[in-house]
Amino acid sequence: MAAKGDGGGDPGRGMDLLWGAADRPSRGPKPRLSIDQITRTAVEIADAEGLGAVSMQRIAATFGFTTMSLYRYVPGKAELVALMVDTAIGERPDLDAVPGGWRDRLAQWARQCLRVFTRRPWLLEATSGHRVMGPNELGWMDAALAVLAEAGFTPVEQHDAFLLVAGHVRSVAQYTAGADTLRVDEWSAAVGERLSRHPDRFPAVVAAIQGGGYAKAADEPLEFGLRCLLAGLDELLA
Amino acid sequence: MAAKGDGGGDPGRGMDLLWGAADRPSRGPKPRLSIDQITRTAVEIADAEGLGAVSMQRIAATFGFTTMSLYRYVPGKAELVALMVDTAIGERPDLDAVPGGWRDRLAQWARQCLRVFTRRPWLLEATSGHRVMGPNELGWMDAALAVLAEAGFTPVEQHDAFLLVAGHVRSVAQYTAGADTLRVDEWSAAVGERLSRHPDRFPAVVAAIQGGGYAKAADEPLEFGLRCLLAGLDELLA
DNA sequence: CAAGAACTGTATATAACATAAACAAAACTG
DNA sequence: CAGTTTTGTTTATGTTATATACAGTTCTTG
Repeated sequence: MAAKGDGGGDPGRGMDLLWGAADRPSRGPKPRLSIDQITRTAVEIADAEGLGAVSMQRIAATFGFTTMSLYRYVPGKAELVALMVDTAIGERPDLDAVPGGWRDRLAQWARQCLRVFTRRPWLLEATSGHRVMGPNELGWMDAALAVLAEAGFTPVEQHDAFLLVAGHVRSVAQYTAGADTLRVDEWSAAVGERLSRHPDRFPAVVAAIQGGGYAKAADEPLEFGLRCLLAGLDELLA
Repeated sequence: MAAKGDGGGDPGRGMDLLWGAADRPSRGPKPRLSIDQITRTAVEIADAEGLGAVSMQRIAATFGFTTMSLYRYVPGKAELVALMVDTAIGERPDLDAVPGGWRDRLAQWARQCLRVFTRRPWLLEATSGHRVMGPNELGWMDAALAVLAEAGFTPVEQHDAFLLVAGHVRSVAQYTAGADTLRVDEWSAAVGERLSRHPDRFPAVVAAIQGGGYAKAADEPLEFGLRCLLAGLDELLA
């Protein structure tokens, strides 16, 4: 068992860290590092160079420590990434001050959530797959569920609606994150070349591209989706 | 430049493979393998044991070949994964026979797409991040865009709506895929334990759980989202 | 206050990974 | 038939995560 992503393992360990149930032992030498420090450094590396640049060696080297020293603070890399995620997501948003009804509050939630993902594109990679939710992430969820509950949705509906909105935000974030790396123009050109060789195989795509369906402002897709979602949710409420 | 995920590189190489522009040379010995064979085997491994089990060594060993032999057929692992994705996604769905209007056709698209992701959860991992779309994937997109175009949406709206629906499918797939691995009950229990220690910090989550917001059938979230989305889109059309 | 237990950080080692480079055999082409 | 091209192998490199054993440090306990 080495290298990456095995998946099997005690989920409790990571959660203890995430939820801060660590009681400092009083025997040995004073630790010269801390989970917080390590996590913050890892986040900085990810911010600057992406999640791929985050390795145990790299983090340790930043402190001038050996790689293995980190394992005194973190059971493994998966747990560290979980910590990074919860740290990077940050405090839950405060939606109480948002003027308007529940629709405006939920839209605001989505916008702020998108901003988090946009600022740190590596969060998309880091949060794909099933994970243990940290307190911050659960806080974000709580904020959204509170809005939905107040609006009058049933618990099941609250959950479904949350999944819907959060999924949309992720989706937009993924779309726009890629648009930074690979210009949409390049993509259109590259695909367009192949497309022109198979003219009748993807007629709708060709038509949409020629109709200008791929040039738009950054947060246009987010707002479009929100309009649809909120309208649909509203209708369901009545 | 070694190990995983560097990201930089000529996107053209992979696309040549994806879009099947390979002309067989007639000089050397007959190749005893083929891209198709390699891709299919890789998909089988991923189907059986997940994407993490797919390594060049593993694939080569299946044929009784050396690891490096694969590099005569594929420029690198990233390109192979791209091939796997397009193979695994499969042929575009035929929506012409779907009775009803554009809403029913789009819903059918979403259901079939979800089935693909459900059957092969590793597709979620493999398709996160920005990629070059293969012909099959573009076919799926074309199918959806065609429905939206026929319904009367503008090219920009077509694209936004596609992103919205596809994102929802992904979101649901991710949710249910995790539910297989980690039972929802376990999750509720694990989180619930922590939750009970912070009773007033996540009131909405607690209320939703106690209201039964987390016990539901597998494709319930998909249908819920579709109802909202389609209603919203319909409203926008008018 | 001394002995020992517990903890920290290190050194060393392992296994898995992707992939580069050089080479031998094979097959077609002139 | 000689030469060129291509295949598959061999060998080697660099990067991962992480297990294990150890040396030094600090508190607790007799």
